[in-house]
Amino acid sequence: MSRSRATYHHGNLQAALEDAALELLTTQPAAKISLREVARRAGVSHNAPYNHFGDRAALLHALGVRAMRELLEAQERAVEGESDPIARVRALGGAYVDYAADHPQAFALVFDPEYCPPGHPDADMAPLITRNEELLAAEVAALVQQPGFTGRDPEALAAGMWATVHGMAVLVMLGHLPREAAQPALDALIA
Amino acid sequence: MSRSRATYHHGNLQAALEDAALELLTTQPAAKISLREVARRAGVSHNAPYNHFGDRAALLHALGVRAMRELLEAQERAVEGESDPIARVRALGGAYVDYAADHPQAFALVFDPEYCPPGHPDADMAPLITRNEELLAAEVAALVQQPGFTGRDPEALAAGMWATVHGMAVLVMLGHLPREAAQPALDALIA
DNA sequence: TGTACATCAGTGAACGCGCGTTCACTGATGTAC
DNA sequence: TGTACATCAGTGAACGCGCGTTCACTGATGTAC
Repeated sequence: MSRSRATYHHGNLQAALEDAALELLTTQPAAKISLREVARRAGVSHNAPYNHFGDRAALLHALGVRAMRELLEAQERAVEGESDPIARVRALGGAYVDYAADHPQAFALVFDPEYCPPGHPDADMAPLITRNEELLAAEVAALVQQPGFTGRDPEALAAGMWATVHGMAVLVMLGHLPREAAQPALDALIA
Repeated sequence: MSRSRATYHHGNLQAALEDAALELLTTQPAAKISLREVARRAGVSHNAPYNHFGDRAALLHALGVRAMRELLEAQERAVEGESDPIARVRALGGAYVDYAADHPQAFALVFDPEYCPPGHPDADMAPLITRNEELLAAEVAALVQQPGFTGRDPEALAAGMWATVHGMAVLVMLGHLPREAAQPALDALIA
């Protein structure tokens, strides 16, 4: 299938547009991404995207869902490799921070209320959020059985862990914290 | 001094512009604030701001510096009221989270690399950052003398504390974490 | 104390820009018979 | 197997928009003499 400008029925323009936008997202924040530039990157006229996305916000929301899925799956993969509860929690946090460090703008998009409003997740986003909450809750439930962690409120601890890891992710992403400093900082905290 | 549109020599237009922008910042993120709207709010023509700020970015940067100063001073005030090292650290974190909850867009501006680039703080911003780092370092230095905290690496612990508190601030600001959940979460973490 | 004049701090008009979106269109595809 | 036709997925032209910024200007202020 040709990618020439005159080609009708691109075949997979929806995915191609998301790919192009994701590539732009490595350079610029979501707010600066224009539909026209995305279309240009995909080699398509500036209003072809309207056949696949209602408007600019819909494209960026779809991108946010995709990023959230990647973030979640990275955490799931990281946890799989470990059996010790403390090691699993460390791996979970490490994957979260790594994702933010490797895909800063994609990570930011997931938490951008303009495109991924919290409190009103749609049918695509909601199950991902639930899965992530359950993943964290399960790991913390195992953690509080460990010596040194017994008796802590699992819910409060889960919130604390999330905040810590999220804070590290944001600070690393913005360049305020060296990436290598994240793991020692987490260890010092839950020593 | 009249505030009518025809008034020359406003008297304190620089401060008035910052005030107007700060008010807009309660409603919208920094990226959406336009120089023209700020000027309108200040009751002045759309290019009067150029007499006081080089361009739009300079105004927003000045706003960021102002917000950083408020954030720092809120922490300093909070710590003053406590003597127990653990209570001081809790107060420090509480003030940080409260500032973000009360002034979400101003808080976000302080960490917006578009207007307040990290790594290259200017002469106004740099001393505030230094003061904040010293404040945190001093409190952590006292904390690691306390039973249960001895032997921890102060630098790593300071980074961990900052990340935790920053994460809470961001999550509360975005509505992902109820404000009341922040303090219990911090307590569960450093129990 | 007046006066000439430089400077400061405003003004409105105008510019070009890229954007999101709408419109009427057309070529390609798939399906019913 | 052909054919008629609905639908799908593109096209280029055009729109209005608010914006940042520049320009030439003018009234108010402060200062040297």
